[in-house]
Amino acid sequence: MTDNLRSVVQVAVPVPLRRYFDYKAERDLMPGTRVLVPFGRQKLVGVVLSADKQAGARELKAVLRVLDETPALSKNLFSLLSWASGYYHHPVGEVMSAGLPVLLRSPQDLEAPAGDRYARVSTDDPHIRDQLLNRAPAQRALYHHLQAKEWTLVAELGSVVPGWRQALGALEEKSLVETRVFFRDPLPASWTAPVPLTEEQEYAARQICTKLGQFHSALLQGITGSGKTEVYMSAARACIAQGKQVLILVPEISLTPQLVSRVRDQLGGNVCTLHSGMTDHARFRTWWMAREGEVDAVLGTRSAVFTQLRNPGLIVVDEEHDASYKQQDGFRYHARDLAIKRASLDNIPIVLGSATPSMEALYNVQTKRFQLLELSQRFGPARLPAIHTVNLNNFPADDGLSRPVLSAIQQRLDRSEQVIIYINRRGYAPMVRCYQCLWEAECDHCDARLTYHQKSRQFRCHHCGHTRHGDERCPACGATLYFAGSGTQRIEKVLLGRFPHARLCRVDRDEASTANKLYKQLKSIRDREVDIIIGTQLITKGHDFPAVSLVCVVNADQGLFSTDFRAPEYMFQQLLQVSGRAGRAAANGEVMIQTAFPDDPTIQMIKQHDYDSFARHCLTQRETVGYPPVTHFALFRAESAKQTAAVKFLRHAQQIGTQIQQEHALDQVEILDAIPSPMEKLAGRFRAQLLIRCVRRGPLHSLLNHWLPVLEGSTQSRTVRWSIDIDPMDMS
DNA sequence: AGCACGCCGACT
DNA sequence: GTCGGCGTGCTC
Repeated sequence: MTDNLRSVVQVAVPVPLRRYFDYKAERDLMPGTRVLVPFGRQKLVGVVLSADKQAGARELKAVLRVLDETPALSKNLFSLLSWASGYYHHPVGEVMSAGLPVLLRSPQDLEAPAGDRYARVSTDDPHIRDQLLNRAPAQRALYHHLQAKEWTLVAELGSVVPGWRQALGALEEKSLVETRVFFRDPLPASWTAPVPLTEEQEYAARQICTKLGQFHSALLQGITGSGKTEVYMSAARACIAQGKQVLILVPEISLTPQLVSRVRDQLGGNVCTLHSGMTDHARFRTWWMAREGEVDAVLGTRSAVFTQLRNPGLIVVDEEHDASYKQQDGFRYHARDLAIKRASLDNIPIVLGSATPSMEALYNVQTKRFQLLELSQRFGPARLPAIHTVNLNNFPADDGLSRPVLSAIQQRLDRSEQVIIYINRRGYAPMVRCYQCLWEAECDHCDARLTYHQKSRQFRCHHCGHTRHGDERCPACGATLYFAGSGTQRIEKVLLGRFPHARLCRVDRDEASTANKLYKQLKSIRDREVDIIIGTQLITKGHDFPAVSLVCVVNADQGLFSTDFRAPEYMFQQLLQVSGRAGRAAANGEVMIQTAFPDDPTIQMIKQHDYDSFARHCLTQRETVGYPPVTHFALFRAESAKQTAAVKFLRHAQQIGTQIQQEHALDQVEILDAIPSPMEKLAGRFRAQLLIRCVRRGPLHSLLNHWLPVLEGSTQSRTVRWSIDIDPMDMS
C-alpha cells in the first residue's frame, strides 16, 4: 500500500495529560506549528513538538490539517513554553495552548487579522458641505459628529448617529468623508520630550543600556516617587532606537488609561496594550503586530509574557513583587519568573522594578544573580512621610478610629487637605453574632464567617461570594445583632457622623466594581471633589494624589498573626505602598498606623521606612526555618465534594512519592504530611494539601518527574480534582 | 478534559 | 421493563 504520509510528528494536544501523541504527516513540520488532529472522537488544535522519519510500528492517525505556514509559536517562545511545561510540571498541551492567543486555539489559519474601519471628514469647505447636505439631516448629523474628531471608529457610530450606515455611504459617495482600515488606534502620537533624569536615574538607565544585546537581570529598587518609570522609559527609548522591541509587564490593577498614555507619550506612540478587558480579536491584533515587528513596545499584564516579538530587545517587569503575576489556577506560572527565563532565551536584558522587592528578588541580588540598581531619592520636592503609630491599648478605637486619628483628620480637613483611611476589609462588619441565642453569621459553603454589608442589607461570604439577605435582627430569634470589627462601610458611617460636612468617597471592590467606576472615583479624588477617601488596597497601587497629606491605617495587626509565612512581607509592602500616597507633592505628609503592638519589630521597621532591614531579617528567618526563597516549595492541592476524599487522595500520593523517593535515593527532598487546607471547606468543596520542599531545585524536580506520571496513572486521580503548584505564592 | 462503556437504583 | 447515576478506561 502506498502511503505518502511519511513523517511522524509528536503533537502536544490540549488535554490535561503529561504526554504527547504521535501522528502521521505528509512532511516534517517545524516545532511550534499548529495542527488539527483527530483525538478520540473529537478534533483538536495541537502544537507540533518534534518530527522524525521513523515510521512507528503502530498504526497512527494522520494530521488532518496543518494550520500554520510559519509556526504560530516562534522558536524562542516554543522553547520558553517547553521549559515552562517541565518546570511547572503542567501538561505540555495545555501550556502550549496557554501560549497562543485565544483566537489561534481554534482551527483557523494563521493570517493577518482584520483591522478596524475608521472614518473622518475629508473636506472642510463649508460651501460644498452646505450645498450637499441641506436636505439630508442624517448625513449632516453624522458629518458634524465626525468633524469633532480626527479619526472615528465606525463601529462606534451606531450608538451615536441613528441610520449611520446609509448616511456614511452617502457621505463617502460625495467625497465629504473618507474611511480607512487601521490595525490600531490611528490617533496621532503625542510625544513628550523626556524629562531630564537625576544622577541616580541616569546611572541606572545607563547600566541597563550597556547590557542591551545580552542576557542580564537587574533589580531596580526605588522608593515610591523616586521615578522608576523614567528609568524604564529611558532604557526603552535606547532599545527602540536600536530597532528593537520592548516588553513591559505591569500588575493587573495598574494598567490604567493614564499609564498607557504616559508610556505612549514617552515612547513615541507606537505602543500596544494587552490586558484581560480586551476582546480576543483585539488581543490577537496586538499579538500579530508585535510578531510582525510593527510595534515598538507591548504593555501588558501577566499573560503578555507570551507575546511574540520579532526583535526583542528589553523586558521590564514593573512592581515585580506583585502577587497578580502568579496565575492561581490551571497552568500556575509566575510571569516574572517566566520573563527572566524568556530574557535568557532571547539573550536580552530584563529589569525588575519595585519599591519593596520580593524576597525572591532580593535573594537573587544576594546570590549575585541580579544586579541591584537603587533609587534612594524622592523625585521633586516630596519627602518621605513621617510614620507614627497609635497604640490601641492607650487609645481605644470603639468605632474603628481612635481619638488621635480623628483629631488628625479634623486638622487636615481644616487645612483642606485630603485624607486616606486605609482598611483592607470590605463591608460593614466581618463578625456578626446574636448574644440572645448565640447565632453566628457563617457561610454554608465555606469554613468562614459572613461579612455584613449594610448598604445592600446582605450577609456576604468574601471567599465564595454566597449571599443571604438580612438586617440588624437575628434571623433565629429576632434579637438585635452585635457587629464586631469594622470594614470600609462601617468606617464610612462613623466618619459621616463625625465629619458631616466632609465629602467622603469609599473605594473598594463593591463601590468600584468595574475599571471604569474605579477610574471615575480616582479622577474625582484627583480633582479634589473628595475630602476623605476610605479604601482597601485598591487605592494603594500607583495612583498619584498630590493633595493627600494624611494616611491612616485602621488596623495593621492582621498581618502579624496570619498563618501564611509571607503575611509580614505582604503587610510591609502594603503599608509602605499606602504610606507612599501621603505627601507626594506636599512636604508635610504623615502616616498614622493604629496597632495594639507598637513595639513589634516589623511595625518598628515600617516606622523607619526600613525595608532593607526588614528584608534582611525576613530572609534570615526564612533561611533558619527552611522557607522560600532559600528553600524551594512544591505544593500538591486536591479538592473534592466529599469531606475526606482530598486528604485521602493526597495520602495516597504521599505514599507513592515516598516510595519513588527511596527508589531514586532523593533523600534531600522532604515530603511533609498530607493535611486539610487552612480553610478546609471552600465553596462547598473540601480541600487538602501536601507540601514538598528541598534546598536544591534539582532533586525536587526529578522526584516530581518520576512521581507525577505514576500519580496521574493511578485510578484514584480521577476521584478528586488535584494539581501541583511549583513555587506556591499562597498556601491557603 | 471529553467521551464512551458499563453496571446498579427508582421510575413512566 | 427502561432512564440515568457516576466509576473506569482511553485518547496517537
